[in-house]
Amino acid sequence: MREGPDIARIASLVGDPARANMLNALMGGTALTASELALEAGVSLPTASSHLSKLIEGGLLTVASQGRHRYYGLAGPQVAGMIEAITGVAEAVGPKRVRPGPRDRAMRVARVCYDHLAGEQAVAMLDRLVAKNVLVRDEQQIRLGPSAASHFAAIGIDVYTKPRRPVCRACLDWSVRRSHLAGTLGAAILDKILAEKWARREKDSRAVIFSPPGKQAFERVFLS
Amino acid sequence: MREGPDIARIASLVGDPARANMLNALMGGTALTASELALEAGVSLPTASSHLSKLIEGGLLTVASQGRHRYYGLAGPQVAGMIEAITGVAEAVGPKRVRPGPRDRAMRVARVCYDHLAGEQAVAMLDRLVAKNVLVRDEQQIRLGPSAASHFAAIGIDVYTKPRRPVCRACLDWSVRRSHLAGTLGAAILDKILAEKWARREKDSRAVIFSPPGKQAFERVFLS
DNA sequence: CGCATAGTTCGTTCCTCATCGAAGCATTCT
DNA sequence: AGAATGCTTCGATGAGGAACGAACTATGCG
Repeated sequence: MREGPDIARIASLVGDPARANMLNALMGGTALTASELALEAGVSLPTASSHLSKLIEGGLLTVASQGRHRYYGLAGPQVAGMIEAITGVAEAVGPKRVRPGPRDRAMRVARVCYDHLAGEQAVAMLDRLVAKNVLVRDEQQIRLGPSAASHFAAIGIDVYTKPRRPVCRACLDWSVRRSHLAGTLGAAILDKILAEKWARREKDSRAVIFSPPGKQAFERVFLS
Repeated sequence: MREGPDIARIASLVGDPARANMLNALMGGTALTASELALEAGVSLPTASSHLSKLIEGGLLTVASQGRHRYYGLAGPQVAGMIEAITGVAEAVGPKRVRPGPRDRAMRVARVCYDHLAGEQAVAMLDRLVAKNVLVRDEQQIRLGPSAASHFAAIGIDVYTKPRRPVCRACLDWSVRRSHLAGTLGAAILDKILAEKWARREKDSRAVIFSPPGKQAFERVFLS
């Protein structure tokens, strides 16, 4: 009978299958309408609406009205990180995974995590950036290294533009159980990958699929 | 309607208040018995047992039988990380902390934790005993120091009487987030506090309320 | 305006699951 | 052996909450 932050309240919000599906769908980073989320969750519109108000009320989602549409999105990277953490446990503990299909495989390699890149590629990238001393990490903290500004400027990313959110954050990867790069820098890198058309997003999925030349370019820039 | 790891299943396990309390109690890293967890969660033993089997079944907990005791512990650091992540969101999202009432305040200062003392007083006591080298701790382990036997004999506590249970154990304090002393020694000290009438137990509560002279005596013996 | 689309609110139904008492095992103490 | 402790299982009860249809509000379109 203890005090403290009400973790049961938060967890029970995620603990309903319909709501979990909605949150999962929103991990793609794009805000979705109530109808789209109802479809994703496999429930009727009234039911979805009820769930959505609970998620808003609980602080996990934000909503933006645009005309007669209401766009729902994750409340922030911290929420995304929590979902990733839960996904990791579910994966590890998970019921005897059937053999991973091609989509699972793609997800494992590279996927969107809210607004940045996750998966093996992302983990490898962070490792490399740290090894090159572009980024410096101690424990869960990640900071810009001395050569960070010039390094990223060379590929068209300004690390100082957005002061509000932390530039670097570590985000635990459920498929690899190691950290990848989040924060505004992580988001900027994902933007670049998509803008340069190195990769495309799989429809209705979080998977990010690199084209062969795109993968080469990515490796040249971030893994060399 | 997407596939993937069953995050709702995991989250709903954490989403019950009783189970959340248990998990929280186990975040200290020390395994606890079913009875202790029932007390922590504020439910009856059968209810706790039911919850515990669900947590085991769900892969969040492991259990180790030791004689007629069954020690429950978190299944691993990944699970602990998930709880931390959820706690972080709950903390960020739920700032509606009511101001602590008088009973909460008393609970914070001193309360019963199963069979030993918890709260600020208990944490201070353990700190002091370690500082005086009466007890020796490394990490979560606590052992008797060289002067322990004579020190406790002087106040009428024989540290060698009950061999079955561990003499010293660390127990994480939710109000202070630091360890206090459990085990037979912790129990013996609580017994002494109550026997000497330094303090009384609040009815239907875990709070332990020291009388002014009782508090002085306690401080003289354990905090000097 | 009227009609269509997007979403919320209401009321009802239904089912899961948390809860506890009582009884049943298992282990240890005497 | 018998008693005591620690814990689990069983069965009954009850409350919460997820679900949807129908009705209601709001925005956009012709």
